[in-house]
Amino acid sequence: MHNKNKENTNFIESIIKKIVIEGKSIERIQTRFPPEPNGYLHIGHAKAICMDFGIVKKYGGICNLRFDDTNPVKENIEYINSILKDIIWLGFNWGKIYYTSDYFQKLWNFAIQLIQAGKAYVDEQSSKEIAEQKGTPNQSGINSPYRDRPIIENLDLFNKMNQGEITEGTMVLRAKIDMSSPNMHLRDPIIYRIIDHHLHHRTGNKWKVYPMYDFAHGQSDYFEGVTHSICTLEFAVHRPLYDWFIDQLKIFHPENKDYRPSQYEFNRLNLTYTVMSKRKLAQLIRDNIVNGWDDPRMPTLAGLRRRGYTPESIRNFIDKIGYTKFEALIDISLLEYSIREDLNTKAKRVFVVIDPIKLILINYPKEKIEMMEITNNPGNDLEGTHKIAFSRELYIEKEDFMENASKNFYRLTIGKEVRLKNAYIVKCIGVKKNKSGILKEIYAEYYPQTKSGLKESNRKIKGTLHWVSIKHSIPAEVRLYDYLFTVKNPSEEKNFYEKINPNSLTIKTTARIEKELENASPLENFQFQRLGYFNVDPDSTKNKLIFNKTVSLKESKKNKFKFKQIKNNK
RNA sequence: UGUCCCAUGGUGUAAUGGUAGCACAUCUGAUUUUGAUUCAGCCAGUCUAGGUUCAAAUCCUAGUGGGACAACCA
Repeated sequence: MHNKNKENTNFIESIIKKIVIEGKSIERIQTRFPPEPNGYLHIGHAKAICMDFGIVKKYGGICNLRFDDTNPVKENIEYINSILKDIIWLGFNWGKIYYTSDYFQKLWNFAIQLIQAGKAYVDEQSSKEIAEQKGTPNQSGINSPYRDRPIIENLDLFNKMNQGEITEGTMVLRAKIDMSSPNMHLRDPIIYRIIDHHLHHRTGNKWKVYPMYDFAHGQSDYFEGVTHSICTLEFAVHRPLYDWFIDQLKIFHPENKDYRPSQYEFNRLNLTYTVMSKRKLAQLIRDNIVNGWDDPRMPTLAGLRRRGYTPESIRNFIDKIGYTKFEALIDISLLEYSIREDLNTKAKRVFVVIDPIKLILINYPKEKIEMMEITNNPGNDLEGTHKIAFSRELYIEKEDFMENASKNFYRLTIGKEVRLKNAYIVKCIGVKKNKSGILKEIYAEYYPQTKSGLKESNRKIKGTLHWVSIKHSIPAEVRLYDYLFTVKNPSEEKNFYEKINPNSLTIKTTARIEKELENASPLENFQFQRLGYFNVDPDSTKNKLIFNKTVSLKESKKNKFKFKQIKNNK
């Protein structure tokens, strides 16, 4: 409490710590990360990954990866590959890779045992009838007319279900538990359903029946020897069922007397201005709101990677938000802080003008070229410098000039001096406009003795601008991103589609970049000075360079003033 | 007409009966050849009411508020 370096310990870690430190009953820790391969991993999964893998990294043990592939209708190999890639990218290693489908035979056998023990039965009612009999949370259910079907008949029907003799949707296997339980999940849950005419990505057409989540998850944990089955809060209500199946399993496996997996639940990640459910994300893709799972606006790991987020920044972010049982909504600014914090130390500083306007230095020799030196990272001299060409005709940002500026405007305006970063101090002496009054060129004088490095350059100048030489700069496309939604919590909207931000993507084809960027490699991070952090899009080619804006530089309130002014100008 | 879970500054998260701390955000100042960074600082909190105790954010009871559960999804 008084130690500044003390790290925060979440409640799940406390449980583990107790085991490790006190040497309690189990000395072995085994966790698992169990994604369903029905979509790409998002930053909410990163939270689970950091928990599952992180806990064994820290306290010793094994974390395996298990693909929870019990529903061939939604799952495929593309998703499996993306999941493998994203976990590695995040910086974690699994012990073994398992598939729930590896246990289909074992689960089948277990189901048979349950039937034989009179604890499971085949129900041939419609899903609607079954739902009606289930009652409501406030009202207890009633027994199915098939509940007391003879064991022999159950065995026979269950076999037929798996042999393609029964039409999909007409029969299910249910566990016989308690139709009046206050916990809905204990009201004779369906444990097997028929899925026909869908090839499973691993078992093909071998099975016609597939176990439901509740009948697969805990059992898989048990088969693998998982000790701590950590998941999100919405599964807390499943825990009694999880334990019930483990109890049954232990009856048939008396040899594992001292072993029992336990489920622990933490709060899932909610982020402002986005949605986190795979279903909703898939919907955005389907309706072309975004361009796929790796669209830089998506909260997926693939999207964040393409946007320019680093694995370190995501891990640090997860570290900051913690794990509790409180349904929290995390402000996206914390994520943005995390990537700025990381990139500030890593990203090379370069000059890029996104919205160019010509700046002509009328007293600078026409053919003269000077190579100016730019510090790659002002926070770290070891990263050195690079050179950029300077000449008479330059581009600066349109935003950096204003004809009628208030005194809060530090940048260029007629009659005022400004510093061209790493070059000269210049004074604006006039502009040229076309017939419609649109600004075409800005004219300035430079002071030769104010070149960076010279004594005279130490003069205090309030404004400093970035620039590129027209002749020496290269055109590029820059993609600017905004939040996907216009409200903080789109998930709580009746129709979250109404809150989609129509301006979440702005493509700028006018950008001019310094030559240093010509050979940048895909995903490489940069700071475009005064603009923000950007990275190279994977689609970028030598002939068409494309950059993504990761995040702006921090905007103080003073800085925000400039945006107001610009809006008013339009 | 239920069962379970949760409640600490604006946001998130620590404090495991003994000094309510940290981060982000906001704001103020200093530094600055990025209106960035860095540095210094300000603002601001235990849902309510009882109870137990020398001592309660922490334990108990009730209330209030929020969430989860009624897929042949996971």
